[in-house]
Amino acid sequence: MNTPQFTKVAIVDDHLLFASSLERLINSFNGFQVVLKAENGADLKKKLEEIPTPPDIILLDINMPIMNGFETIKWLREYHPEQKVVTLSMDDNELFILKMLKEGARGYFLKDIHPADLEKGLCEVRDKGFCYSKDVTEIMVTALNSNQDKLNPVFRDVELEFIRLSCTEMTYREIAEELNLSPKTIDGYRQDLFKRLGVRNRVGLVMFALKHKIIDLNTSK
Amino acid sequence: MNTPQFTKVAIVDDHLLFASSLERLINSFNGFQVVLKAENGADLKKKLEEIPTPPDIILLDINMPIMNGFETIKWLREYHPEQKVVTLSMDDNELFILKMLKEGARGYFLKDIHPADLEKGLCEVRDKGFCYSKDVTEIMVTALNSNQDKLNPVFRDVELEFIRLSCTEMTYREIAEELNLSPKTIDGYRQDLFKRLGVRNRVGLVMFALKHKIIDLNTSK
DNA sequence: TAAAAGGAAAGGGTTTTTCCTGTTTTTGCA
DNA sequence: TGCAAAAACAGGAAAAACCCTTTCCTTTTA
Repeated sequence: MNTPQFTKVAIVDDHLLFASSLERLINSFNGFQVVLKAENGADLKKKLEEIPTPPDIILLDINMPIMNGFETIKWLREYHPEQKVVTLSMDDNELFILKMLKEGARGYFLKDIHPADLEKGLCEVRDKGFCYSKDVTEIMVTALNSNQDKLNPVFRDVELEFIRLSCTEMTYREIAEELNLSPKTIDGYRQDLFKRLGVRNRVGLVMFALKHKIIDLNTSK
Repeated sequence: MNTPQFTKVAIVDDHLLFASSLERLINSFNGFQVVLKAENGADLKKKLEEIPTPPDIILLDINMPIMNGFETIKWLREYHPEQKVVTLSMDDNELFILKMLKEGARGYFLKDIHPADLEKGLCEVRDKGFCYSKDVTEIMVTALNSNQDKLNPVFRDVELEFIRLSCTEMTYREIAEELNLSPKTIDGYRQDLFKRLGVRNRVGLVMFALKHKIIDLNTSK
């Protein structure tokens, strides 16, 4: 089954239809074979133990239940550092890309990639060990040239709480009460965050929080 | 190529990789063949004119650029009412499901459907003309039993535009200018929508829009 | 054809947000 | 322990958001 000339691929994606379809596509590529399919990181963990011949390349989705892409790649870097992880995501979100690259992803493919480009990309990963598209490379360079802050906005706990509450219908006065702080302190947080994040108003803050997954649409309220 | 015993399928989805993979999967099903692939509604429109033998079943994604699923199915009902449209979406959002069913969708499959179930579903659509899963049927029944309003927050185009712009950092004055309307008219929309949707302020409106997928985090700005 | 319904706009008000420039209090650490 | 940085808090003011009511006009419907 697993003749040595095949590059073994794992697909980690909770969308069964996509995963199954992709499996067929990849199996049709010259020299590639899907040897493992998992629905999330936890599932991958389990299946990696069971499989006799571990995969060479792991195609990893980010948005997954139970154990998402970020957690999964972190775990993989620790326990299976020899495996080349490639992100396969719907989002071309800059922060997502950087986060995965920082964790050691060997490539970041978007799900609307052309099948032929996927094949080329997989070959590159196999041969060179990585494959970064023009866009991804650009984002990396920009990230290196700019100060880290923008790409890595670190928030204090109280700031995160404030942001979270700003995404509700509460007024700032109510938020102040909730956090047992003076409304003026809250105003200070607001002002500071607006400046740091480059937003004009509360809607901008809310959209920032959502885009950077500081808060989650499904769990919030 | 198109032997008459084949049921001809079209795939409309902007995610090339998914569409291509799915094509292979469906072609492997007994009696089905993909005869058309389009990236969005506009693309489908164009390709339907070019194709000699029109498809029997159209698998339609909702989230697409240029001409989304809702617009596309509306156009199809008008100009190609004989074709069976089946929604293939990532979202199990109630409103989406109802909206598509109302437009005459013959089925609503989630993208994480099992390949075998997709095959069964396609057979049902071919033989019975429709295929509604247990979940979808339940949603339909609930919708019929409750008052329409909640399930049917129908928005006019201008309201949708207003909501979309409310999710940006623009002030209402700027939104009014953008829509060539008086700020007072915009204020009227705001007030009306707040009441209809039961929200207190703009953040509430933004969260509503996001939760009900009126706007999309990835495509917005 | 008159009444009803609904969209656009306005007047005039309160509350909240946003912004600027401070002071006081707390905290980390040399 | 002392001092500098930060966090907390404040006054004041303009802008924006929010709210209620009414008018005008067009379209739909009884």
